[in-house]
Amino acid sequence: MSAGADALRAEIVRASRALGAPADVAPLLERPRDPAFGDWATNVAMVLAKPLGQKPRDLAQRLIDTMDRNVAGISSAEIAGPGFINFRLDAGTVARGITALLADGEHFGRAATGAGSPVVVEFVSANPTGPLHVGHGRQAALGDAISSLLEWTGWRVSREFYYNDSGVQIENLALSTQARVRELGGAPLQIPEGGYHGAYIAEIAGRYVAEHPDDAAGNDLDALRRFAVQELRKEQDLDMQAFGVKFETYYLESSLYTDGRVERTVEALRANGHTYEKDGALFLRTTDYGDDQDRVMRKSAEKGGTFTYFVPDVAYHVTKWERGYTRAINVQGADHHSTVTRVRAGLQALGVGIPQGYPEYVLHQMVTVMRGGEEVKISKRAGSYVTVRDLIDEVGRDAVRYFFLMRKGDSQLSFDVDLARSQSEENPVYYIQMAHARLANIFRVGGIDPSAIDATQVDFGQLALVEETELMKALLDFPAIVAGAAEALEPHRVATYLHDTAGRIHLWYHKAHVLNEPEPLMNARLVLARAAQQVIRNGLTMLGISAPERM
RNA sequence: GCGCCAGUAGCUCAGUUGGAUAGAGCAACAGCCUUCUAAGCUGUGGGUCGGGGGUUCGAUUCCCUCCUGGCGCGCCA
Repeated sequence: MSAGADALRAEIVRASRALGAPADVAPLLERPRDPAFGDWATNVAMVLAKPLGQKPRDLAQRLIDTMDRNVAGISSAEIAGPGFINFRLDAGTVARGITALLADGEHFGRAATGAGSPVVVEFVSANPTGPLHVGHGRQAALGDAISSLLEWTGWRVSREFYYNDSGVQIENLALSTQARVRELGGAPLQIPEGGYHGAYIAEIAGRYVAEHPDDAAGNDLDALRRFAVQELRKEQDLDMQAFGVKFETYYLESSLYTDGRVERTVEALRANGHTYEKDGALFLRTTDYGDDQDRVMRKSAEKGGTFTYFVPDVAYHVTKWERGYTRAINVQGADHHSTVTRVRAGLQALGVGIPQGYPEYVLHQMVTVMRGGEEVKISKRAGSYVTVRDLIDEVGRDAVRYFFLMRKGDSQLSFDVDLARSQSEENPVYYIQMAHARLANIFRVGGIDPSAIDATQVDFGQLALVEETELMKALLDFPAIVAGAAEALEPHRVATYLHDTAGRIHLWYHKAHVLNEPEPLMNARLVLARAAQQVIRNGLTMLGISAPERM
């Protein structure tokens, strides 16, 4: 699909095999850095030189002689350097590609690779103990974009938010709220060890008292817990709404206890003989599955006798499998990477047919926040952090999303709040949106209905500028970029591509006038403008960023 | 000490799974608005791809080793 590469590759394979190459030959086709080398290049002659016992350049020549140029859709093939073969695409191949692009419209870039298979993407999954901070923001942007990429490539995606709404931290939340309620009643503030100090707790306490006049003393810890969790979930939902992220499903950790899944999981692991008791605690032999030490599942009586967090986590992942998700992807901060081995080990030990690499993990490195030239120490307990909402209010949803997506997840990210705000007008996302708006403006000024543009009636030979041929080829790369990004679960590839393509659009826009040109030229350029606009819009939409018609 | 991630231009980062002369943005400097948006465009300068070995036609990319930074290594979550 991408600029005729598939047909070309198939023809290279055919020619290679005709010359004696093994059946599994998979020639690498790539875009040369320097466009002067042509549109596509392959190293297949160098790869096959040794197995076939021939000199690379001789082999390259024989390959070229064997290939059918019409079938491959190329106008020329040249040997270069140690044995590269550089191909130049037939102009008709590009024209057909752009015509197909317009016909596909908002579907251009989609693929059926996933064949409608179900996949659950879990992300954010915050404890309901405070507002969502920048780290969650990165995770939300990543998780949503990955989900979107999978949808574009044919998967049936469910975005899922797992609430860790039980355990010690929730108890601390209840106690912290209680302390604030009692403070309102005139008692001295005594936030417990491990409690939460943020001002939002005081606000929740205020609302609690207003809605529970009968418990102004804050004696009903159970009611306090439920109220605080409910309030914080509401807040987190609003944060995600402001960010434009929608989850299909929410899963409560507490439900795993109430419906007995945690108990059943432990019993199953026991029955399978993967556990043992030591010092009064129940251990899982995770070392059988690559862990460096066995892990406690149930604490000893002195420590409370409760389950450690990873037990419900295993039970939770069993439900993903049982709910029919043959593929599961978890987007998490790298500080949780030790859970990967543990959860997978638990699932393997259950022996219920869950594959070894289940679930897949996308770990992103930490976000540090710079403000006033200094790093803001993020601590929910101390109440100092920068929330997702702060960022959105300061620099806008689109810019925040792009900022989080423009770089690889596995490099650390320093979010300078002051810089993001002061540079909001120079943020790369505006550069991309501007390209889209400029193209839209051409249609607006010309009084042209872009959806009525017909590529089948234009003379593509009119598009002779280097900027035009390069732009067309870049546009046709889009499906391959999407496919690669989806397979690698790396949305930043789309972000990088969009920025690069926006640059080509600005360049072309500056060089080539569209309206009021002779009709054949104007019509051809309108097609190109429409095609470029479509690709930018599809890419931005995929990343959850708006594509404005004017700015 | 062990494990995971990273180290590329002054700064923030890409680099198509091993290719040809390593690229963008910002910052710096010099230019371009009577024509569809100057949130744009053109040009200039800027590099020991952390160091050292190895693998091969060819390494920023793969392997080994060392250095630096982040994260993790709990009967916390």
